[in-house]
Amino acid sequence: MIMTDKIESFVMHCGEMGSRWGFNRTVGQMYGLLMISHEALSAVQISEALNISRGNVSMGIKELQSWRLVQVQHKPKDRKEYYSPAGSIWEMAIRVFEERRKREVDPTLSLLRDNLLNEPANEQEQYAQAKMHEIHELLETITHWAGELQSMSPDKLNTLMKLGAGVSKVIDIKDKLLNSN
Amino acid sequence: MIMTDKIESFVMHCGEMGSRWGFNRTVGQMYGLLMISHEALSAVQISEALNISRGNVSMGIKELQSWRLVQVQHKPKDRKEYYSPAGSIWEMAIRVFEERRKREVDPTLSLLRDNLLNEPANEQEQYAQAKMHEIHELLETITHWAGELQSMSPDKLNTLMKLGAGVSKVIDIKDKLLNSN
DNA sequence: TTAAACTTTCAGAAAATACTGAAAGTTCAG
DNA sequence: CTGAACTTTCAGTATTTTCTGAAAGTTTAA
Repeated sequence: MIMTDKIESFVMHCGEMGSRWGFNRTVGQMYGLLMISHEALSAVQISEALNISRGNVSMGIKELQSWRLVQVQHKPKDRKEYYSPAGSIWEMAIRVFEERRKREVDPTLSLLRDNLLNEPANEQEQYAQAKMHEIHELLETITHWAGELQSMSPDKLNTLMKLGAGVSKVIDIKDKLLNSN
Repeated sequence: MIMTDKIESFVMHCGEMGSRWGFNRTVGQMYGLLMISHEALSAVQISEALNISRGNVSMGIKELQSWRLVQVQHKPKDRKEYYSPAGSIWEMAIRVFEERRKREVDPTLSLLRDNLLNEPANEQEQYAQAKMHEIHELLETITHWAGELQSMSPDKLNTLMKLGAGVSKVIDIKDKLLNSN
């Protein structure tokens, strides 16, 4: 695994962005490397390409697996595990999105739900709960919507995204049709 | 600023989630506190409520300002600055979304654009560039779409989100209307 | 001006996070 | 079984990030 400059720049960039994307530097690098590698890579190949310890690769793979972003393969006559990205670029994006929702939104929704069960005890809590209610509602709407989008076929989703703000007009038309009946 | 249990649990939760949302623990706590406070709070009030140093509050406010999430107010006969959340819950969500895009996606788009300018030098780079191209296309589409959604009125957006997977049908109808002409 | 009442900055300390490498665990061919 | 070829784990260390508090900067009332 010798990396050309262009490939290295991409991999290192993924490393720098890693923590912003929800994992750490080396996990980011590992993911970047796997994405642009034609062949599946063994743990040792990864550790050599990125100059990190074998143990670190093992932990990184585990992390990427928890995000459902890597696949394990085996080659005949070879006991090593070979790793490659799981699914198309599109699927990977959806997975990152979904996993982040699980980690970033779901816990908050659950806390808010619990908190909203109790009656506010005073004016201060009254206001706080009203706000929490607003936040809860927003997160629920977005979560629900995200779920529905994910359930659409990539094809339909693409049409929708390409349509962009045009949806707005389409919805207007629908409203008119409905109202005229 | 004495916090009741419920309020404290919310604020502490925001702290724990802070780093997942793109800032750090105390910034998360500060933001949580501001969101559910009826009154704008001074830096000292914040530092006392959260048990953090005055200097830390100053840095945290700066950070929140870079996200366009807080507003500064002044009270008559008082030289202190008072802080409160900027805009509605809805607007805040949009801002977080937008700022994260700037920090998490834009730099990658720009790196990919640069990288794609050069011709691949060998088979390995050929494959890598093809993948980078796919990633670039996806990120562009999503970025563009996000921009269009943001430009819609909250009202329209809400309709769209509530419509959920139903959009799919509406688009089908549009297609039929167009094709029948 | 001056000085009181603020806010910001930043060097050093503390805390959190990530990494290494050796040891322990697992798997399987012979 | 056994041991070679792997993978995983984790205690200790290195690195990064965050926090403190004192000093410097800013603003304004008098």
